[in-house]
Amino acid sequence: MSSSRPRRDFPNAEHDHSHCAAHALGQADLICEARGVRLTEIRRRVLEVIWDSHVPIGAYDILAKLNAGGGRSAPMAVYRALDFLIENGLVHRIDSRNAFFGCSHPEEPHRAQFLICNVCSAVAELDSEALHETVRRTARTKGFRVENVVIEASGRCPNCARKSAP
Amino acid sequence: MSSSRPRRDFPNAEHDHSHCAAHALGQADLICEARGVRLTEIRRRVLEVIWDSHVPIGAYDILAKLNAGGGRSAPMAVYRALDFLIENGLVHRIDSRNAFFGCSHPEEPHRAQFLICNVCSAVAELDSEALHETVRRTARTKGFRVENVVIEASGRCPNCARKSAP
DNA sequence: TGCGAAATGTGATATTATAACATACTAAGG
DNA sequence: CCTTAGTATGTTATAATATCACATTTCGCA
Repeated sequence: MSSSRPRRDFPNAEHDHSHCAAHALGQADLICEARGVRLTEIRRRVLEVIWDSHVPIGAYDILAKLNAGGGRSAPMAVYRALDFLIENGLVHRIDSRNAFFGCSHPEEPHRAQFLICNVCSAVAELDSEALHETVRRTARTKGFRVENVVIEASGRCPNCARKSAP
Repeated sequence: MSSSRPRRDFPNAEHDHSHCAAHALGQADLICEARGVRLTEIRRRVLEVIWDSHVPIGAYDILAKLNAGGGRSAPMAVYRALDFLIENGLVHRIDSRNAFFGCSHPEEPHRAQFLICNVCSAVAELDSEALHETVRRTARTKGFRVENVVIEASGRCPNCARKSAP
């Protein structure tokens, strides 16, 4: 009832992002291998595009990036890849933005909450079981049986908060 | 740091819904009057349609109901009315469903969280400042300054939970 | 009454997502 | 190897959600 277990903070501007992306792709390979599911070409490319940054990206922006090199994929291809990636915990959907971004610790299933910067759009993922449990418990007092919880906070990330009114 | 202040629970099937709706409309009149804003014809009709039930309704479904009697309104009219109603706290938007529903206690501004039944779609509004504060505080530990919080839990409402696996 | 702001009308279009059906690929058993 | 059943992808169309831009009307008030 107390463990707030953050796994990834807001990255600073100078971090080596290619490392994040490479690591995520490597993890995805391992996870899919372990689970006996296939990280096919298009699924992998969608995941790569998503990991181009720490900013959530819309399905049609993913599509545009896929097709930037002359590709001819259709929206369905992207949505199907996203379905797969989400189902396997490799990607999260941000409901309040209709956008997608890469899960930073997909190796185990988890309840995630999101912090979304209104200035730079960066997202950090919390993983507070306590928070989740608090919602569940509060709901329970109304006789409501929780199956899924969406928690998305928007505001200023540390980097952007520093630059504006402190 | 402890007050969970629920204002409306899940209504049971037999409740006199015309009362809910009438009360909400009356409240809306009073609130707009007090604030010096205008609850115009179309805004009022949109609010009425929303209060036809305790189930969140999509913008185009609102439009269809408005036009059911031979009306000729366009989507913009509905979205503009919704903007007004949301801005004035009379209606909430459920991000995870792209749908709207009537606020049950609009007389004062508040942070709301939602419980959404996956079976019957009924929504109950929590108003737990504690929950909101927990999110804010947790975010703060990451240096994140919260401006807005979305909390939407889906699951089984008491009525539907009773009918299925107990 | 007439002015300026607010509200609404109108038509086009942007954005997000899914349906339906055809084709191609893959893995596993015979 | 070959078939085959299931999985994945291609393709076209369309549904569902939301906004832009500009014209017109209405309202409160000087």
